[in-house]
Amino acid sequence: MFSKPLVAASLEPLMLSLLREGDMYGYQIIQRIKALSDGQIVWTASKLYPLLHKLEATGVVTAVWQPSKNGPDRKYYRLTPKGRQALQQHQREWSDYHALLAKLWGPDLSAT
Amino acid sequence: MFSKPLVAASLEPLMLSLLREGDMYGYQIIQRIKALSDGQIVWTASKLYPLLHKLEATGVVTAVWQPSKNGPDRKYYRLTPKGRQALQQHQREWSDYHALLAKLWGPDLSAT
DNA sequence: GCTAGCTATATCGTTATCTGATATATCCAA
DNA sequence: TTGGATATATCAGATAACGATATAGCTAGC
Repeated sequence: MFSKPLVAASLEPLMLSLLREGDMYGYQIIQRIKALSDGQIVWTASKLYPLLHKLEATGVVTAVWQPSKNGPDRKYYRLTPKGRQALQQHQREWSDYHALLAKLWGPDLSAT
Repeated sequence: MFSKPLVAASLEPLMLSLLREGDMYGYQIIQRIKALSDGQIVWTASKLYPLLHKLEATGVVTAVWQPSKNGPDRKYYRLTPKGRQALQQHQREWSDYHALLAKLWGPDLSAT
């Protein structure tokens, strides 16, 4: 289990990287991140949807409703070009932060 | 400049790693992290002291007042054994998170 | 045709967190 | 004696986080 601040810091970048795999709807995203992290990362709806709405409002993703045969309609989210840029910026930021920690913590950090 | 959530997530681990260098007082810590990060990380007093107090309350650091010849007294903080453990745990958590991102983002992440 | 459970999105209201502004005080130089 | 650097500390308004709750479609079993 990751600490609360780390989970908060990782929410948006992880979300964007998931959407790079292709269009996804909220419920699916929750299952996907759980599977990818072997159950280590568990997102809840109240954490997910506000972020998706914000990303949509800022033009980082677009959303389209699609009917489903086995349940309620689904809202599919798609990364926009701006979203890809945002992801790259998150990745750059992450790299920079990692470099800083490596500087402070020594080379053993890279040995992951 | 790091994003707000990332700054929040990094505050405690960075603080502990700074204190591993030796005893430090608050004002000094602010200068030190700024210098180490080449001005990228700028902590404020209102961010710093609440955390230091919390770390002291949980036994992660101890504090002693020391007189100063060129200004007000200084409160020096020292990492306890429990603090070193906490730092190691942060480092482990960081490694795990880094591994997860590497899995999602590809090998280019390690090339920092 | 009822109900239980899964699927699916969404928001509310309380709690927690964050941080700019402010307070207090010492020292030194102009 | 005024201003700036040093030094710690807290408050109060703003922001963010999230468990609980609402709504609703679909399917299976009875």
